[in-house]
Amino acid sequence: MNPAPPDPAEGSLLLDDQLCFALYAASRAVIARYRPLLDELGLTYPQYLVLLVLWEQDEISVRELGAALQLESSTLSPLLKRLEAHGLLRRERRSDDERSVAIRLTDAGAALRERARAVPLAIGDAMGLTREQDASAKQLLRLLTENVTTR
Amino acid sequence: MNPAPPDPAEGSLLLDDQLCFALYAASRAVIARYRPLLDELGLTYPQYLVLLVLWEQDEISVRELGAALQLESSTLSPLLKRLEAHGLLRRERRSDDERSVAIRLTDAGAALRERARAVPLAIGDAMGLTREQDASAKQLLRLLTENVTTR
DNA sequence: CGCGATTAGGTCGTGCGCAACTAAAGTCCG
DNA sequence: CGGACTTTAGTTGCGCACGACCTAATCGCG
Repeated sequence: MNPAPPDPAEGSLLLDDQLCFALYAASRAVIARYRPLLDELGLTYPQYLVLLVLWEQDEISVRELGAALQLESSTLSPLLKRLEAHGLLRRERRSDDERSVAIRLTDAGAALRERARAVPLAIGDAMGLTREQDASAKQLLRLLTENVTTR
Repeated sequence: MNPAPPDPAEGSLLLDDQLCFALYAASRAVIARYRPLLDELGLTYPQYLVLLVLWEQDEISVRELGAALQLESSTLSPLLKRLEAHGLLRRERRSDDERSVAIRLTDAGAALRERARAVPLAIGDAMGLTREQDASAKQLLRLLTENVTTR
């Protein structure tokens, strides 16, 4: 027979009982799966996430971008500089509030969207989850994130 | 009414449709939640994972550790050096196979286990998932990891 | 108006995480 | 036996992630 089912309230120190490890391993595995696809676009995974946001909404501040991706400016600033150096976006201080920096896609950055269309399809295929499993996972992960960040 | 439910096979480029982002954000949020707890033990999150393995099985090779945590030696080698510098473990070449390095806990490393007992309890509490949700999340994440790494 | 508090973005230091590469040790086979 | 191949750790370079800290701009309140 199997051992007793692990209780999340029980506080096991076994690696395989830890949801956190399943999460950490899955996240890295998925990102690894993205890597060859994103390599072709010359992007890293966090850079791809930034572009996802910019493809939805051009003209955004670093602060807003950080809020969308849950990343600090100390992470975003160098990342945005690299994307700017690659010619995908521009950064300029806003005239109405000089503290704020407006991020805007260049034509090259906007054009990359078309080449990126195939990426979510390929990933969705590799993930191999049913529509229900996908939705259920997303829901659980959001609940978890919400709980863990607010309490 | 709500828009049509997103289909994982449909290939949306909207950030909030991406399971990968929910995963990435959740993983970082959970690790952030661990941080203050692990700070008290003088550990980072990956170091804590390494100790979880060693508390289960003392005397393990770098290779086996990498297999358990899905990490490369290029990640583990410096990490293990830091843990050794902190006096938590020892590394020594195996006499029967000089390529291999045996990792063994010191007394201090083994003793840390008792102080770590409270960690999973606090995290489980912060995650705030029911036993069923916890199990379901773990199962989905393992399926996802499996699919994404093997195909 | 003036000045302390807040906000936005940035740099710096540290520790992952991984690809590419290296060196050394072990294995396999003619 | 000996050389090709494989395996194991390790180093290096680069790009995150984040905390601590900094500067400049703006806000708020007396």
